[in-house]
Amino acid sequence: METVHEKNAKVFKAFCDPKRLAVLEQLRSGEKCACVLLDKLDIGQSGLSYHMKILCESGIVDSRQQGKWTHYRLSETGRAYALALLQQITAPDTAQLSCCGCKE
Amino acid sequence: METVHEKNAKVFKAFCDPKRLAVLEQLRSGEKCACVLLDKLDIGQSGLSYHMKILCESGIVDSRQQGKWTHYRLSETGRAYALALLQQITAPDTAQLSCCGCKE
DNA sequence: ACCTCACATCAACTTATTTTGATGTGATTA
DNA sequence: TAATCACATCAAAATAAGTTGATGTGAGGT
Repeated sequence: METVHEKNAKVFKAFCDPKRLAVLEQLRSGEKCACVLLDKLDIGQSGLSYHMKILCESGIVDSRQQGKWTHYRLSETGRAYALALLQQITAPDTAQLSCCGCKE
Repeated sequence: METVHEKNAKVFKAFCDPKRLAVLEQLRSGEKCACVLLDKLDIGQSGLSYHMKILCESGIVDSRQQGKWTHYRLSETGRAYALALLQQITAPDTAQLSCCGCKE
């Protein structure tokens, strides 16, 4: 069983690694194929594959096969989901405001 | 030297761990002292201290000493910063849209 | 001054993540 | 169909993150 916290933590794992942030930066300017991402990244081919899998599974990146090439792009849906989630988990919930509970 | 990607990755590390998300959930309803956080968390005292340090250093949580107790609360500034950062790193940058670059 | 409480820090350990090189697979080309 | 290209997968190794228990520290209380 996976708790909701474990599930949510996975969404943010996508943004927790500098290599993955470098990939996202490249994708901001449009769809890229793996070979293009690769030669700007100081990383091996299997390393890129590893990180792209994490980005795709987190939903923030979509992929598309075209013959031998795989093209990656930012997912607008994934973006919206991550932003909404971050807003939610950091939002003060004034409806249930309680005092500290400390024995002082 | 720390790259901007390494710096940004640290911000999201705060949200990458289920225990830390559980802490944030508690803080949504208002300021809490460590002892209160502790007994809802299936974690040891030193473990909580470890996670609170990460949350504070990432800027998403502020702490306040009051006598022997330390009180923690969500930081509105930290929240705004993390949200703005997430928006920025996932925003399509149409100004510099380029074609894929693949040799197809 | 001494004791206790709340929390921080440390070191040893466990577990998870990342990197690397080798090998596998499916699409395309010769 | 054999060779090659683009990428995925695997296993081993390196590194990082998290847990645990012991010890340190500083604020209060006695």
